[in-house]
Amino acid sequence: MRQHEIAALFSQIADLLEFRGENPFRIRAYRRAAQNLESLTDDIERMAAEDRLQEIPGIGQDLAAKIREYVSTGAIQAVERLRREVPAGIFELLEIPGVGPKTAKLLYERLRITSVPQLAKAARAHQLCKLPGFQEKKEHNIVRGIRIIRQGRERMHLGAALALSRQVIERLREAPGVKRVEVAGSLRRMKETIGDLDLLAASTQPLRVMKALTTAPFCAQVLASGSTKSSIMTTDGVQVDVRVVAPESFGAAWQYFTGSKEHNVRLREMAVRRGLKINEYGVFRLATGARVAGRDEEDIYRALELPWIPPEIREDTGEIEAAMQKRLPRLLELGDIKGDFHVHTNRSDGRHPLEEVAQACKRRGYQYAVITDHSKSLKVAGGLTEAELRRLISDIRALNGKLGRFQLLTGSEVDILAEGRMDYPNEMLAQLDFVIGSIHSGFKQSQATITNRLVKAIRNPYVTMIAHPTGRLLGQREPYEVDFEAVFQAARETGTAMEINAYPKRLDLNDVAARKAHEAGVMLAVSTDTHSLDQLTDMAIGVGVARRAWLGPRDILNCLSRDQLLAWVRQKRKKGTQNKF
DNA sequence: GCCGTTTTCGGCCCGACTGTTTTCAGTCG
Repeated sequence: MRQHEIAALFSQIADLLEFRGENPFRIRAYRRAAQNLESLTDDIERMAAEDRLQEIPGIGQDLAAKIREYVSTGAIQAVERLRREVPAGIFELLEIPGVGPKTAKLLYERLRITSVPQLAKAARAHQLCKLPGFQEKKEHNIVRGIRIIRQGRERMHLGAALALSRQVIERLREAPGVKRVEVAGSLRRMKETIGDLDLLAASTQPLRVMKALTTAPFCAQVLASGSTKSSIMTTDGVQVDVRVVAPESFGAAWQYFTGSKEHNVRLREMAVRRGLKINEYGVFRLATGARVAGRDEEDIYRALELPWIPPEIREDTGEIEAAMQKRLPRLLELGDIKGDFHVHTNRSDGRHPLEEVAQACKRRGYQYAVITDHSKSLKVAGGLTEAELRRLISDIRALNGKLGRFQLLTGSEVDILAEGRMDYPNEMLAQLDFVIGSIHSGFKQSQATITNRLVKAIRNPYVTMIAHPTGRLLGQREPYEVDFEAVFQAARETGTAMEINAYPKRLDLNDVAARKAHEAGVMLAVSTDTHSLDQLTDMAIGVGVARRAWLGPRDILNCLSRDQLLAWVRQKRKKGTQNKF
């Protein structure tokens, strides 16, 4: 966890240096280091102790020393020094769209402005117009920028972003001359939250596309509108950026606008070393200007002698090195998924009856689905008594006779109680095909207590999988404190799966933790936690998280056939009941 | 501040839009 603290400090150094107008490459070095620390899966303190910090990309002698300083003293002197030199309120000014370091510095030096309210007041009094390089328009834009941040530009979760993207794409496809419209940016990379929506269109008549966007019913405000690029604010307060290119440049532009920025910078550096230049229009020879690629994304990578890299892992966290060595993993695909482990019905807090749920899962082409209603203690969710659970089991068996090749499996999402005991006795759990262990209470417990609860549940021979292992709800509830190392070790030893919960507000485990779990030898699973049938399609979102975690079909429990799965469950039960762990 | 199939020094990705400018700086992605 400490690497996040250090990453935050490095980002802050970058901001402070930027305000002071320092060498932009030095600033970039801090930002790149911060980003690489965020996605680090090794323990930073151990790396510091073993003198391996410079193995982290972007960490050289100087930054390694700063990390060691933080690990041993809990602070970095350079940060403290910079903070003393820069007024604290400056950071909130930099949050305003259109205000960068130069403007912030000007506002501070000429008008002593160090906060958003002060800036708003100065704008109302038309004091900004008196500044060099300022006129009415720029003052107006700052007022608009302040309004935007006051409305709170929250990041959307993936589900909302996908829904909005479908709406915008449909609108753009109606424009005359449009050949193709695709999602780019962080949504294509399936990041768990999305700031702005980025879309790319191929068209011979770009202005028609821009017009379709700026006159759409969901467009509340046009932020910028040029001949190939426009930005709007939707009625829901989401910024949508659309870029239009000619069809022969589509691949290059798609690659470029998918990012990540760090990934692209690396590719462009590689290109320059080969005497090539990459931009959104194609790949060009530096010497002659001749174009060597551009129409398809694959061609951009081929020009650098790389295989195509899947968007979800384009984060400069090792994918370029893996591609050069031809050892990119074959990533999980939706079609690899043979069943869903986490599905509720109206017997507890789901919306639909058992039979409808079964039919909906069957229609998705699965081999199986596990019905996992809540256990008795979770009263708010209508948790099942043991009698009710036994009835559900017999109803499932009866229904299976009518379902053909697709079969339901019996299961339960069983609460892990405050002291780590399961909410049903083992005799009850033994009747089920598949048991989920979940924490739904005591979120504020200490890390040691929560970790003990989880490890105790994992060591129960009947618990097949731990659901949403950190309990977070994006934008609503912080994850509870978990010692991943201890939990993953127990999971590996016992053969217990960790869930990647595909509900867009959960995505729990997240990409970084799931990658860490896999590296620790843990089996993962992707399941939807469906409470309403439309949520079954969230599986695609969970698959996106698994792909971001570099996982392939062999790493995911629900890529097993039904028989293989049941054998896997039996193996843990056998080992556990013989006290092998 | 990092980094090396040009290099241990001198590079470091590239372009669109805006506003205020008659040629460009600032911001953004």
